[in-house]
Amino acid sequence: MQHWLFKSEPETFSIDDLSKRPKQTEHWDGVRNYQARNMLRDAIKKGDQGFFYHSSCEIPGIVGIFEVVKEGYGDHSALDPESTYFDPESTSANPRWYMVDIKLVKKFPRIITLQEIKQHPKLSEMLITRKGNRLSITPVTTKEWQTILHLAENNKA
DNA sequence: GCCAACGTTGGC
DNA sequence: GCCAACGTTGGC
Repeated sequence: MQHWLFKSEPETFSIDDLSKRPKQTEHWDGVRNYQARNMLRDAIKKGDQGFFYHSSCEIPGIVGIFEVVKEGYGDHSALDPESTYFDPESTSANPRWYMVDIKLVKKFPRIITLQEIKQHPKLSEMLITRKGNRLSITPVTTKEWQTILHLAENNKA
């Protein structure tokens, strides 16, 4: 099983929004970056888990865990002319963009903040800490995954 | 196929 | 709101 980190702006879609969805499940649409697309299409598997990260907000950081419940399939928002994610080059037969379905596993009792991640010796190499890193989906190593779980469960920095 | 201009992301 | 980083676009 592999681990991932998905970024979302909480004003657009937060972990609380996910928790309110039917079955606490939602499709992760709107990714329009080829590197992230390739991960959605090829690398992210059913059963993989990931961190839900809040970006562009007051306290950016990891707020919980999700599980992938459906592997990559065509992002239908690219087919909708009304959508901000519309892409006339994408078709249902030959989709340019992909999405997965995710289900909430748990919301952490506290935010594991970006500041804390940067300061932690075992986490300072995470892709999320790199200045200018704008990839909305990044892989997380097993060691990083376990370190963050430990931080969240101990409920302290 | 180079590269400047432009747009977007996202922390601060 | 500023600005650095970086992906994308388009002229040549």
